[in-house]
Amino acid sequence: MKQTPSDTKLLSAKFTSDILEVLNKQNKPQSAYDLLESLRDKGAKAPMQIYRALEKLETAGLIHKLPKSNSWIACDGHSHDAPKDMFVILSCTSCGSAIEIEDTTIAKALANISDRQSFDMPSQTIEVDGVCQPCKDKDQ
Amino acid sequence: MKQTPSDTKLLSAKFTSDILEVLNKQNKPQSAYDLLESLRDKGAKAPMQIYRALEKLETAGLIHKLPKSNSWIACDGHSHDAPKDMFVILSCTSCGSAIEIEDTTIAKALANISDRQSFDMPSQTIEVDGVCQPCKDKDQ
DNA sequence: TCAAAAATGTTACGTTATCACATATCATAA
DNA sequence: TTATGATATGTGATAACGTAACATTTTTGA
Repeated sequence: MKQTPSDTKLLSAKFTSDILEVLNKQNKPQSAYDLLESLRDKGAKAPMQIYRALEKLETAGLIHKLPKSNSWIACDGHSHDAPKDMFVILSCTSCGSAIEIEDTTIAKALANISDRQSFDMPSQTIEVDGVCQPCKDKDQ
Repeated sequence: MKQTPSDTKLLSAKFTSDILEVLNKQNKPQSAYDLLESLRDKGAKAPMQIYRALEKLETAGLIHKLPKSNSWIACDGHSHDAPKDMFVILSCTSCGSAIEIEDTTIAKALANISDRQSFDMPSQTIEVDGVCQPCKDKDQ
């Protein structure tokens, strides 16, 4: 995902690049309040400051919100056009890690339902819970 | 979905049958706090009372929680074995209605991902936002 | 019958999210 | 230079969702 002039402008907006940095450093999704704590020493004081920055990053397609766990991950930059796809996130209930996966079958299945039910379905993030391989290995 | 002896016991538990009645009467998902308000005149006073009853109903497969909108619907009683399937809920962002649909392709696509990613995926509810046919007609 | 277990009542608090309004910053026009 | 408007940011209050912890009541089963 290459950096465009508008990304440059975005990243000069307050706290946006700090948030990206934290999300990239952590391998776990961060809640808005997690981020608020992380950014205290950069001057963040209120939730609203974080939510505004998150909204900008989301609109730019640089992060995704996990709708079920109310937290955020950096978009790993693979092959989607920012706001046009269905994203599937596998969220491990054991270690808290989350990965964004590429999968067209889900998108197709959803499109199919959309047609059959005459239900307009915009691009969105689907969060699915489960247990990741490393955690399964650990628990044995 | 026929009533078993354990359902009978369940439904004698505090507030469970009241909640089912409200959910069946409303065509919209109800939040725990919506239900609390509806059940004030039956003696409900605190969120905990509602959440306990909801948990029992969910375990029994009589209701589903919509994970994104933090609300609940009565299970319409179609052909699934209570806690074994993936449920897909289409949630209309315009009128607030929600429908539970039968669809095996989503379950298959998810099972496929589960295999490829070695990610154990328990049965769960997938909530998808969109706009329903009646609302589309209305907005024209 | 009586002790243990389960269910229920109740208070308090934690977490997530947004509203509403104040203030600051910056570009452009008068 | 000053005024004006647009946009970004700061900040307090509060709404909405959820649960921990403990008290009390009811049910269960030896």
